[in-house]
Amino acid sequence: MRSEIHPSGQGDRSFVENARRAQIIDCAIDAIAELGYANASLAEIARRAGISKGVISYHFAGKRELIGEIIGAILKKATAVMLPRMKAERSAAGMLRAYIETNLDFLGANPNCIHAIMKIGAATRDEADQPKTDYELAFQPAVRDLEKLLRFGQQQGEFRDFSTRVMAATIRSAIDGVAFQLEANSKLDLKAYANELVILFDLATRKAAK
Amino acid sequence: MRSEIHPSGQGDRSFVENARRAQIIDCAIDAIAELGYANASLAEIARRAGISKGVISYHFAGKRELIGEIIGAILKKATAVMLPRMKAERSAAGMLRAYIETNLDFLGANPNCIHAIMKIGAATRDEADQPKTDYELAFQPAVRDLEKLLRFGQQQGEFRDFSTRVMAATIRSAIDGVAFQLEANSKLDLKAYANELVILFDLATRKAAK
DNA sequence: TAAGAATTTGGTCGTGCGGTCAGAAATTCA
DNA sequence: TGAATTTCTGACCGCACGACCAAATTCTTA
Repeated sequence: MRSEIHPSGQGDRSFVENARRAQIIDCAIDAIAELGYANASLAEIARRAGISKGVISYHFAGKRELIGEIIGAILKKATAVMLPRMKAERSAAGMLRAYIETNLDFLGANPNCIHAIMKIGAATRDEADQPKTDYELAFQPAVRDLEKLLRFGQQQGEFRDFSTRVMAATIRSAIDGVAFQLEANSKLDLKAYANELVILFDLATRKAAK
Repeated sequence: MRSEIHPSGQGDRSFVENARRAQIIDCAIDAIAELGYANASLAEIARRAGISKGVISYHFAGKRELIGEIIGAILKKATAVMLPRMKAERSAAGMLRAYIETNLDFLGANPNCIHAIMKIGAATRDEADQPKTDYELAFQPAVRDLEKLLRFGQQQGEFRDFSTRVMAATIRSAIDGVAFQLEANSKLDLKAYANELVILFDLATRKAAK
């Protein structure tokens, strides 16, 4: 057991260890999505996995590491969906559209992941705030990339002159807001919602016609 | 002690009771803002107020009721700031601008209230979700009002044809996002941020020039 | 001022948490 | 096969929480 040495890389883990870690992560996601972060105790996660509580402590240094791995797993999954479709676009406006659409696609396709990550974000954001949480650390790069995309559009002359910081934050908030609404109403029409957002932010970003 | 009968109204409470409740609510806001919801125990709140733990149980039916009262108090405060300035506007676009500006003004002027309500929202959103939380119940009317404002603008012919639902949700998310950023960086220039948002949503809502 | 009501105290209670551990079981490998 | 290693079990620890309560104290009011 040396998970403290490899907090994130899968390094030289045994087959059993990898399988167990994956299983525990999956069960943890479901437990958090259904019961909330506070109620998803190690005991509950172990119960769902059909294993003893100690196994989790054996494979993970603590609850923090488990949560960190969950975030990493979900982020990896989302990136895999989004990147290809964004790279296929040529214009900045097209990339922004792809960003919004693939994001909402992912929300619709992975409800449990979204529920889980929303609850994790909520719970960790609540704590005494001093240090950056894993959650923020994981998501800040995503916002940076979005800002880079916006700056690119401005340089290309496609976008008007706005604060890329504010625009990026607003777009991210809008998408996170969709995830939030999805928790209350799972019947939300994401295709239509995505269209509305695409138009909204197209109008907000594009250069006025001369 | 009949706080269960008057869960929210101030009814026929004694002078002492009102004073104590207000004091406890204030201390609770500070405690939650500084330590997070989870760490703001009744013991900690009592310590800050310089009273015994039991006093809180005496004046409030439980932690839930205390939290509910906190939300109500903050919401009341925010409404008092926003309503007058919105009513002073005639056009829908002007009202939207006032909505955004007064909202951000309030964020800047009441950091502790904002911290507290963010943490409460995070913590209660995290729980097993079945019933609507006080937090959601309190905020939904606010979004409704915003939607009403947007519909008004469409009827006036000021605004283009968009889903008021999506637009209202996006505006709210954008503002909530500011509160979130404010936690990480209290030096944020809110005046400039408000200007950016006003322009952004003006472009997003207004009817294209013919 | 004296009786009664309102308020406060300080302590206890049960609960559930994350984490630990000795030893059992399973697996690996020589 | 048999020893060494990895993996797992189930009981257990200390801790902090919200809730609760009987007794002490302060305020009201007749």
